Amino acid sequence: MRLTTKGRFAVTAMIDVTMHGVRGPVTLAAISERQRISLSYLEQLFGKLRRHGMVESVRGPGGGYNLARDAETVTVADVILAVDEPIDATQCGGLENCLDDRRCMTHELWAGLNAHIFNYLRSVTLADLVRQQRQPRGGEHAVLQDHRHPAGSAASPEPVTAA
Amino acid sequence: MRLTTKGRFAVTAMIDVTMHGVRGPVTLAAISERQRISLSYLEQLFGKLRRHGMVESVRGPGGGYNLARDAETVTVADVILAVDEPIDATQCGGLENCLDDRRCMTHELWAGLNAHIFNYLRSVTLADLVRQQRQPRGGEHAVLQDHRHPAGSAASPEPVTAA
DNA sequence: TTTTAGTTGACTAAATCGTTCGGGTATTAT
DNA sequence: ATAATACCCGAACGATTTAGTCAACTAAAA
Repeated sequence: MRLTTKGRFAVTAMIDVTMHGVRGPVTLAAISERQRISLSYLEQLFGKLRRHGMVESVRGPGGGYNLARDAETVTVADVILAVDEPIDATQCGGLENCLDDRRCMTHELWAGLNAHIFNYLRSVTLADLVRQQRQPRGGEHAVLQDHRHPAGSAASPEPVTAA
Repeated sequence: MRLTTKGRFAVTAMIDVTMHGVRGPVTLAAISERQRISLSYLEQLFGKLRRHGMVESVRGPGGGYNLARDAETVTVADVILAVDEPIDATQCGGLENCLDDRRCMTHELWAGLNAHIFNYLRSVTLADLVRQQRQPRGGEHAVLQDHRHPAGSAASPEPVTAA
């Protein structure tokens, strides 16, 4: 699981499609203007999203993109994996005998972290994000309350936003 | 919060220091050989780790690197932020008037996701990972049992490992 | 049939990743 | 002192990724 700006662009665009797609398809030009993402970059992203079954295209005037599945069933992990096909970070290619005769540390290590992050991203749907988006935003970060987790052991005062 | 292989290398190296640093400093050459990471790349990474107060260096023969803090207090987030200084993905530079007059979607959106991932990575310490590493590895992924979370809503059959 | 809008592919500049090289400087051992 | 060790620094490199551009094409609607 890799987390880059590319996947964020894709999720943002998919949210736009979800929010503005209630009446008919959404054009990439409209997404480009609303979200300030280059039209040609959106073309690349939506090519992958379409090939991965995330969206359907309608050609011709009045055309654009629709969600191929219900927003409740499309997860953030789906979108990210569609545009940001993951490379494994174990540098042993998934083999077991990567370092000497025992398996390398990286193997088990990142498998656990990846699994956690992946499971979280898989638990958040586009519908969740749209709901969150429509809220007139309450206090600080009351977003996605059902996915609470244990607080960090070290209470570091670093800012969380834009990290 | 960006997640690339660079941060993974750094965490792997820090685990190596933690595990092998019980008696004296650990040389980069040893880490390089054990973890199969280029020595010069390690030098770059440890330069940043040192400047961020993660490790202390001892020069000369018998020198190397020691943890600057106790392994119980060094989190994965600390290490990743040290080497992989994050760029904000909001393309508005943290400003509020990024899109038209209302704040752009990306802003609030990724703040929430970032916060969750960041909080998780901040809840895992080097000591946790070393403990996990020393275990003779039980079943599938019984790693880090205290940090359980709700299962994903969509039970997709995709493999989680090496994602 | 002309216009709209998606589809595809090639192509680019910039950044990042991981690496290599070549020099330094501080510390220890001889 | 001198040599060996090991950190320190910076430049450069190829490969990949990022983000964007452009041009030609196809399907559908007006």
